[in-house]
Amino acid sequence: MATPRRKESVADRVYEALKEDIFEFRLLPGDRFSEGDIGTRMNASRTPVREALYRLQREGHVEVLFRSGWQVKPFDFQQVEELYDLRITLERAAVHKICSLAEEPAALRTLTALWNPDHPSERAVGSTVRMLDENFHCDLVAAAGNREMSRIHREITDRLRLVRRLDFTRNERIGATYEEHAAILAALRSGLASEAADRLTRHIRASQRTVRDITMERIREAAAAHRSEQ
Amino acid sequence: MATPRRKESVADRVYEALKEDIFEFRLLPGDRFSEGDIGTRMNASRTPVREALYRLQREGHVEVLFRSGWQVKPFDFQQVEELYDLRITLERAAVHKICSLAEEPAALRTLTALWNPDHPSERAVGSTVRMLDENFHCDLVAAAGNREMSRIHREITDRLRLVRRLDFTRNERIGATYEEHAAILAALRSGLASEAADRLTRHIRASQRTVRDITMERIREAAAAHRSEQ
DNA sequence: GCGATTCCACATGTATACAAGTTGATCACG
DNA sequence: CGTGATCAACTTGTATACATGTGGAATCGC
Repeated sequence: MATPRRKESVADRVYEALKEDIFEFRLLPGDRFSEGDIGTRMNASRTPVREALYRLQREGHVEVLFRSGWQVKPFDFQQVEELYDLRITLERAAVHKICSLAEEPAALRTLTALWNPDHPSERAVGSTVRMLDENFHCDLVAAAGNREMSRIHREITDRLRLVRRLDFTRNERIGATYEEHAAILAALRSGLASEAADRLTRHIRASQRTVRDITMERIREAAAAHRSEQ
Repeated sequence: MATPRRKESVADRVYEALKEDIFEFRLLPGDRFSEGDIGTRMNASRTPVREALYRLQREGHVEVLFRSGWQVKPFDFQQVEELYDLRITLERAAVHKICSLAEEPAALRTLTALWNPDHPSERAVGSTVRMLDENFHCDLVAAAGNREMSRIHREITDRLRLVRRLDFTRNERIGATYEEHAAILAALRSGLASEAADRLTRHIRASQRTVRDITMERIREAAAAHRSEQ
């Protein structure tokens, strides 16, 4: 068979389910819960639940309070900024690496086709463009050929997913994403490493700014709501 | 009290012990073992042993074979090369970041004093210089102020420790390390980001080459020994 | 009424019991 | 002797029982 992988374990199932709960905001930052709760909810014993939680902990999504339950990691503003910076560092390095390769990676052709639709009507919308954007950046790094770099970048992508989705709630950012991706690819395929890297940096910074603005707005709203409650 | 941390758990103890076993070559790459063995050896039940093993797995030191035991991750030549590349990427970025800071991080002064001993006789030897070298690079990245970058870099340092120690078995590399570190710091404190980055790159590449040569040699020796056994 | 204290339900950390799959030795047979 | 089937010992994966510490509600003292 083409899929020789064995049946997924309970721990895997719980891990995926919890991760989705966090990404879909069914579990909010700061929410607290216990291993027993999760086990009951997902029909599993504590052992695989614990394994899943420890994985999520190492990935930075949850944290354990000694003998006092778990909680979804509260939003850390500075950490997000740092992750964005790190992402830029890695993607810039990937771009330079790609330009120094003997021959152009096949992935670049595929990406170019995807981000240069014949008609604007073929552009994806809303939630799918978020996924496509993620893949664009991951594929770019993967094309550089360093699996470890790709792994770390993927980890960062996971941790930024919660906030990056905010970027695509602004319609003007969707159009901009198409144009910016196309321009980056064009520069890249022309061997203009520095230009591609700079365009990429500006692209990510724009997304970062948008996300930051929206987050600030949300925090102000939350604070106002909090005041009016009292 | 100054140390509010609770007593270390069994899982932590096992984790540290296993990590040391691997770094001290008491467990060799490719060695296989079971959770039960470790538990007996370390007077612990399988539960904390498993937790420790999963941590080591995520860090890339061991891997699990489905219902068939664990093994110390076999040496992957390409992976080491990729980790070195990634390390260079991160440290170069750190150097540029440091030079763009408003004021010089205090750590640079400390490092400069350490790597410019008044007399060559004050130079550290053998095993301690390995640790000092590790700290030099980690401190450099930390000085850039991005905690996430620092975390990832530390992870890479852990995974390269096994091979990096080979670097300092060659005496000429110890002297070179002192000179290269001093030169990097001098450029850095003069604000010459590009020169510091290039010197740093050459420094790491030199170490990488040495390690590669020694490893190749060892592999040849092992292969010869293997042939003569048969 | 109110603050300090006690105590118990519940949290995680650890040990152990059981389920399910892998592997390699053994034994039957050509 | 070689080869394939069988099976038992051993492995991890999962469930559960027990140990130990936390935190908040109930209670006691005033």
